Amino acid sequence: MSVAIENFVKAIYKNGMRDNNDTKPGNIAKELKISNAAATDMAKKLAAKDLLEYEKYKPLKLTEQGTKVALSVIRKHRLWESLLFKMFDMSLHDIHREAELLEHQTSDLLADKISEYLGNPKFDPHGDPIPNAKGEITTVDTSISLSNAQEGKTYIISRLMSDDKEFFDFCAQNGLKYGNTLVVSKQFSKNKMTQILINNNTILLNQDFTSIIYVNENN
Amino acid sequence: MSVAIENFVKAIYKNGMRDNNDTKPGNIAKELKISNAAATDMAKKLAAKDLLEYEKYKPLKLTEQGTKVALSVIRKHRLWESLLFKMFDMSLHDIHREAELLEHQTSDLLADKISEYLGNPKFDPHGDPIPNAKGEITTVDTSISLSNAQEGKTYIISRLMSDDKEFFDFCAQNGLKYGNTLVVSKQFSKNKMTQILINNNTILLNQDFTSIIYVNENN
DNA sequence: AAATATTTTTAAGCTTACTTAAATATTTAT
DNA sequence: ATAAATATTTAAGTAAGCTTAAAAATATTT
Repeated sequence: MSVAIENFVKAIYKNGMRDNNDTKPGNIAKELKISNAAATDMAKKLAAKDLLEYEKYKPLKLTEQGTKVALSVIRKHRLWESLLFKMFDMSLHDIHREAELLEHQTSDLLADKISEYLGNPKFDPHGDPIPNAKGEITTVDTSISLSNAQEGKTYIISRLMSDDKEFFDFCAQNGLKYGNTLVVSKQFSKNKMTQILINNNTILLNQDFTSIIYVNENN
Repeated sequence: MSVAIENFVKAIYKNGMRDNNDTKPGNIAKELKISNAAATDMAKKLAAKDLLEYEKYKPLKLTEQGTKVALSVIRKHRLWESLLFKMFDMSLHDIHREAELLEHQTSDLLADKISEYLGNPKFDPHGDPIPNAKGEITTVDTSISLSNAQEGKTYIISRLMSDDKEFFDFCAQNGLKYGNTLVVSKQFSKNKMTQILINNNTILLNQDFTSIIYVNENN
């Protein structure tokens, strides 16, 4: 299982989570910054290895085995993020970048040791769920994106679904952090913007950000 | 700087430490489990990159730059070993294997964070010195191999220079661990064997082992 | 010092993971 | 429904990092 293969199935898994149609070779190519041709090539190769189903011009579909590989890599990524976040004073973006490399060089044994050390956490520092050793995600995700949150309600940040440095810088500057509380003061639905109150500051967010910030109602 | 290149210069560095003549392509090939032809090929490529000096049929010599690369990888390897050893209950051999992979996927920043977290240790769990961020090994090594130790004297184990599982299993079973104390009860110099007393057990070691176990006099 | 054995090098070839360019199919817009 | 735009696929080619086989140089043994 090469790094290229692991990243390929991971990209399919992540894109597919968002939208089952976002797994066409072109989407994966864009995600991995390779050419469309390379993505088609790889898709055929992985179909031969039974990691995915490939039909010309159709979205790629991971097999059970392919999903297992993807979840294993995602597990390792999120465990590394959790460990580095806990141990070192590093930005979420830097941590993400390190985890992106370490995830491919981590035995199942080491992953389990890290998980155990951390108390088998269910979420990483972005709020993303960590699959268990069997590749199961047991947690039910009840969170919604900020773009779908209701005016006037108070929420707790549950996920920051990004790996973009600018986004994380913005989050760090404004207290947008996993577990923090905010109030949705106004939804500008026509303009697809959301005004929130956090740390006594009022911030206006556009859809680029409200679609990747997930929250839970504060019960 | 690919994984193959990093491992290549590392192998030259390590073999060269032992004996300046052990850096011929064949020695490196054996160390890395690749063919002699591949080693010669790589040597030429790295000479073009100014990482080493290559003369046909001569031992390979790292340039200053090549040495820096080797020491950077070795630093990361030993920092990972130190961290994993401290945090997790894993065998030295397993830890070595993980570090062997992680060392190539670790930014200088992360290496520094690990070092700082550990209190900038000068030695790893095998007793091997950890180069600092500049690639300097500042510690003077006064240790000698068990094969050269004097009968009757008491020593402290300072290095276990191996990555062989059987060796580490043997060490673990017999209390041969970095920092532990032993007495050299007899040197069978003709047969190149050494009898030691450790944990109230008498053990006879042959040269395979006494040449890679390093000790310091117990002053 | 010559004969033999061992190493090193060269040469040709393979696989993986890409690339670009052109052909083909699908999607979108009119 | 058709034309135009976009995406996918095919084809040909490249670089890295290996392999095996044969040729050339060096080391070892007698």
